[in-house]
Amino acid sequence: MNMPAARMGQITRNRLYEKIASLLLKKIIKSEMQVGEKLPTERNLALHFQVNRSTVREALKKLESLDVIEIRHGDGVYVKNYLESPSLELINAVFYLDNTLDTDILMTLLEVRRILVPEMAFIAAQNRSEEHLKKLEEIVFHSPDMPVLIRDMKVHHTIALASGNILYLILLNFFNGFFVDFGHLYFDIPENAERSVQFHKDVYEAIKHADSGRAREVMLDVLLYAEQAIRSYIQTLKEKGEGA
Amino acid sequence: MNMPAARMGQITRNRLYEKIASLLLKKIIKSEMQVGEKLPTERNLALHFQVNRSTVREALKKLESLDVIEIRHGDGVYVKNYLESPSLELINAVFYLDNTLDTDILMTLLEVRRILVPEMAFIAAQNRSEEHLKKLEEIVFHSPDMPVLIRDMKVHHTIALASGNILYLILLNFFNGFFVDFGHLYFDIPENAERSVQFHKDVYEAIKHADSGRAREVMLDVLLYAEQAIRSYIQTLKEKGEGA
DNA sequence: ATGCATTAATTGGTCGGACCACCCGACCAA
DNA sequence: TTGGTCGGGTGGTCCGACCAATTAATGCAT
Repeated sequence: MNMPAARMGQITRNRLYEKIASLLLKKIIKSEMQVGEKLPTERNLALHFQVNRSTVREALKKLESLDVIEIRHGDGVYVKNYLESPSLELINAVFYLDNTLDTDILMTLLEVRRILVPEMAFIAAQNRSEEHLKKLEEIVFHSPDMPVLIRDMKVHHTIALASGNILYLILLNFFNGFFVDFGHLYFDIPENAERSVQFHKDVYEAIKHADSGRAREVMLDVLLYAEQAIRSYIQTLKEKGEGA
Repeated sequence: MNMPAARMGQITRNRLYEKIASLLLKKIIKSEMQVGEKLPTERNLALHFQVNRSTVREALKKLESLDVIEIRHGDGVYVKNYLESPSLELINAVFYLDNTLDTDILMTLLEVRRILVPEMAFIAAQNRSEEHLKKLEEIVFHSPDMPVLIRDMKVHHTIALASGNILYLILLNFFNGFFVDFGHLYFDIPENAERSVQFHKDVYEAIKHADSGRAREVMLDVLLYAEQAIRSYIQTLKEKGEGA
């Protein structure tokens, strides 16, 4: 499946240093470099890629932020075990490494989302302030021109805010990042869009009445529904792929 | 509470560009700059901080990876809404912004961990391979010299690997990052260390017999226990703080 | 021979200044 | 009004130099 250019950009935009970073990352992820192995000098890398050392440095900084390398002043650059990285962006990078999506990873995201987001709704129903409730109402009932995809993301985002837990918020933002790419595949189907509109109303009511159990239940339902839709869509893709 | 230099380093090491990044981040988080506001030119920032433009650029790259700014070629640098960032490292950055820990954030981490990690153990018990089981056995039963703190982290890490879900793994790594700093406060207490040793054995047995429900239960128990210990410890800190 | 201070070489970190690529607003022409 | 052009400003890349930290070789004292 081809990716929209915008998101692919995460690490393969037109910036030279991002291309370099992507090339190096690929080598690390594909285990062409061993953990603990020393990378060539910044100067040598610059020579190898035929770019300036500054550019190499910016690429290395990128990889350092992904926690896949360690830069030691006066010593060198070493490969770290990417399986010990705490960086979510690493998932993006891997996800789009070959400009094709990894459906296995997508499944893992759905799995965690199903666990996490209903609890987030549960907490949000308990903690929500009047401001959050009002904001939610505004989105759900008074934004008729807003595309369902956008509205859905905003609903989730507002619930995350209402939970008062910054970690939920960040993870929700992370999930939403994928929606930007794939959401239309889901929301373009009228049945799914209608399902979401109903969900928005239901979850609003639950949160309004601080009915945390209900909020969790409603959230879980819609996630399971969407998950099923995505699974069958991917299944379709795979069958096509095999046929080609 | 003062922080160990190693971890504070995440964004305040001795590298000049990280100090610059930290200064700018502080302004953004404290909302001294509005979302959408344009930052000064790289050249002007260099002038302002009395550093080279390259250094400023590296700092900006850091902030870009935290998703708190957007750099537009030919245009400028703009402040983004950090509440929409999907970057876990942002939590670290905020956490240690003033070289003091934010106990509220710590609570949010514990909250999410309590939801997530038991499910991870559940999945791991289902998916674990013989290799993972063997690795777990090695850690739990045949590494007598390993400090309990380290052993505990490795147990969790191995379970995350066994879950086969890279997102669980990354989040677990993220949680472990905090353990490196605070774990000793917990494991230095013999009672807690013993509790963990027992947990390691229990969870190993559950995973060995692919008893996913039991694995989840065992995991939840130990997390609740640890959470309680941490809460009371923090409570102690606060009382001292008020007394001072 | 051993241990430790000194030194030299290597590597990442910072600097400064130059030029390229891109964006935008002002201005002009159709 | 529309469309194109151009100029100034901004980030992106480049170059070459020097600073700072690390490491390993050196050599001296024990």
